[in-house]
Amino acid sequence: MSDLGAALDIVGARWGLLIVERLLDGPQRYGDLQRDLGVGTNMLATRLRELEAAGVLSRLPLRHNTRAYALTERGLALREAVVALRRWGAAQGVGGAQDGQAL
Amino acid sequence: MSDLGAALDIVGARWGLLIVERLLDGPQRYGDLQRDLGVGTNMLATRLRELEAAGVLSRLPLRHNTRAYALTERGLALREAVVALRRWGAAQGVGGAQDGQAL
DNA sequence: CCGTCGTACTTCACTTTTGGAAGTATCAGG
DNA sequence: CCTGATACTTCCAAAAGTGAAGTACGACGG
Repeated sequence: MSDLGAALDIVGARWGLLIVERLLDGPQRYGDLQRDLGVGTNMLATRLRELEAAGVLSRLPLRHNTRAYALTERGLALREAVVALRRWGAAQGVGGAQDGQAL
Repeated sequence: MSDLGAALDIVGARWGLLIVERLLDGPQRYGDLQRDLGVGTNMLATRLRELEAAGVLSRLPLRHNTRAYALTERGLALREAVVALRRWGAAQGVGGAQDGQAL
């Protein structure tokens, strides 16, 4: 398995990088992520479990049955990749800009 | 749809970025990609069609029924993202480095 | 103590995507 | 016309994703 393959095995699944992107803005609760991303609650639970197992994020217990999800160092290290992909995606929307200095 | 979402819509599907990665080394033929990636021929054909439709790659006719797939400017612009993800993936393989100064 | 509310999931039935094997199309060479 | 190489297409079963509904748990009001 190549390095890229290993990375995609962890964050390449549907919603994986989108969840990480949201968490780059700071810790979020389950309901926040669900409403923000528009992802089904079962998918979200599955992805969060996988990403936690992979050491990308961790659960922070808040009050009783409430908790927050926050990126670990490993998860924060994905910022470069997320930014690079986001810039590329933004450039596509413009209609064909090969040079995009906007960030 | 966010910029990241738009990007993942194009190259976020299984094998999408892996194909782009191979093509970053230069144009490749169908059979090369298939053997190199170990992807099923149906998946490969489907992804190549989608990526071509998205303007990420183009077909270069070679001899009779042989052709090569090459990245367009748009496809080449994905190099940053691929490299960022590859680096992240490589850091994970080390075994648990929260601080990765490698590379 | 009991019913209700909010938050975090789990379960189920259904659709879409993926993966593997086998078949088709096209052209060159003999 | 038959064989071989290359590039796909088609078919079917398995895996993954989706949406709706249900469960678990603790706080809160009566």
